[in-house]
Amino acid sequence: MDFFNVKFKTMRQSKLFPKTLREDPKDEVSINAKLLIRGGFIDKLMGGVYSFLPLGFCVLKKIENIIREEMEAAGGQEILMPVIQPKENWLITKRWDTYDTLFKFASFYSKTEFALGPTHEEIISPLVGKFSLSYKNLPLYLFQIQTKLRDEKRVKAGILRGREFIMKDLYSFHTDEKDLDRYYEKMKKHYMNIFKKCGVGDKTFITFASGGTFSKYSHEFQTVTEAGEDKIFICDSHAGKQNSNKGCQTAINKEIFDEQNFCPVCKGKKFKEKKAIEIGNIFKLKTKYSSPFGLKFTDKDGNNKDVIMGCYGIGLGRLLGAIVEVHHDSKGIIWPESVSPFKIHLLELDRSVRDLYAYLNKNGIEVLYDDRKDVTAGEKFNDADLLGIPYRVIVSKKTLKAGKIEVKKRGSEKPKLILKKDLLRYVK
RNA sequence: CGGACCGUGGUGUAAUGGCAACAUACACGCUUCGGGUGCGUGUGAUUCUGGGUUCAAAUCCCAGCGGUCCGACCA
Repeated sequence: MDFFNVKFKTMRQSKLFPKTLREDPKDEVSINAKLLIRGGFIDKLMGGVYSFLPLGFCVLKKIENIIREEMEAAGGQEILMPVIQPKENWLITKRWDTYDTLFKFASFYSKTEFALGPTHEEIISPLVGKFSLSYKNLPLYLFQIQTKLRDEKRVKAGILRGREFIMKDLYSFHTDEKDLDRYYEKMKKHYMNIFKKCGVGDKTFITFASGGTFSKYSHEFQTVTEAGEDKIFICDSHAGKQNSNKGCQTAINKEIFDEQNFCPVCKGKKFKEKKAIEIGNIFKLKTKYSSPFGLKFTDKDGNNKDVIMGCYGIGLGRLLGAIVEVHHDSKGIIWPESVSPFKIHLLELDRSVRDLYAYLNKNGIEVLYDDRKDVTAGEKFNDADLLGIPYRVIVSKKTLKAGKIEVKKRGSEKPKLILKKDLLRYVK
């Protein structure tokens, strides 16, 4: 459904809000927050609550569309549920008093109490249950991309753990556990596709995590980074993988590892310990929420049975932050092309490059055009490094002498001189 | 929720009991023009809030609010 896609976009940097900052903000330690704030991608309103500014919002939308595309490929239908949720629903699942990060508030007028949604099992279960469900309607997959609110006891690490964050949550509804298992495994693949497309595939592991009271394991998607708040153990055993120089790569969360210090897949005992951030998780809910809400379907024989459920979450802001944590250097961000706000950063130095800007526009290339007049070349270079757009393009006296334009890939050392006609092919 | 540290122009810092200073950003002028060019002029702060001590508080004390980090917690 391409009507959700971000339109192809170009921008003159002289008009872009806001300016970059020269200094790191003093109240942030994490790399993601420092770079994103300095670059003007986000602004901090208070601890754990950030605004997305034009560049950051653009990145967020790119990530959102990668996720949306993959969820639609997984059969998901997109919906949007309310943030304000009735207390009653939370009483039904007995989570009103036990969900310890639940924001609660009362209407000033009626004194009625509400929750601000930290998750949506309490809404989607009765929502689906309003319609008479037959086995013919199942499986059913519904997802949303929406703001979640959690009263975190301690926010931390910039946008990696906040009180307000955007999340994709998909809920699946099945006739039986076997079908849930099938979809659960399918979703693992879709999730890894998303993380690969976002440029963190090779740093992201599907980990065995606690399944709580529902199953022995749930699974988390953990991206290895020093900024992570979790510890994972990656299996480095070579059993059954003689031809590989990598270990078996199965990953286990610390809470599981403490009880069971061998690999659940290859039974090996050799591990590397890494810090990681959980960017996604998937759960087999089974009848945990369908049962209290009376969410049933009618089977072939006319019997009413509890619907079997699964849920699957990805934190978008957290994923964005994790991408920055993985892809940066001392000068700034190095966006993977798939999520970069623009493809080309066109710098105007000692002569007009308006023609080239128009040319790129015409060819549908997303370009940030640094047309600022009162900014020196050095500042433009520094800003380009900070903003991290994949290709930096320059036309100047120097390049014109060779009859060429200069292209530099962010993160690579040497600029290249190429002919203008080769530019489109070069950045493809 | 326990502990530690912190709160000064938009941003980053200085002043530790005695005229709130500097850099940057911003405005104007000149200069420079391939890695934050140099210079001048100007705007901009009730020093987080409230109370206390003192002749005098950004500075010391108390309380609150806010921030970061460590720990606990984390469907």
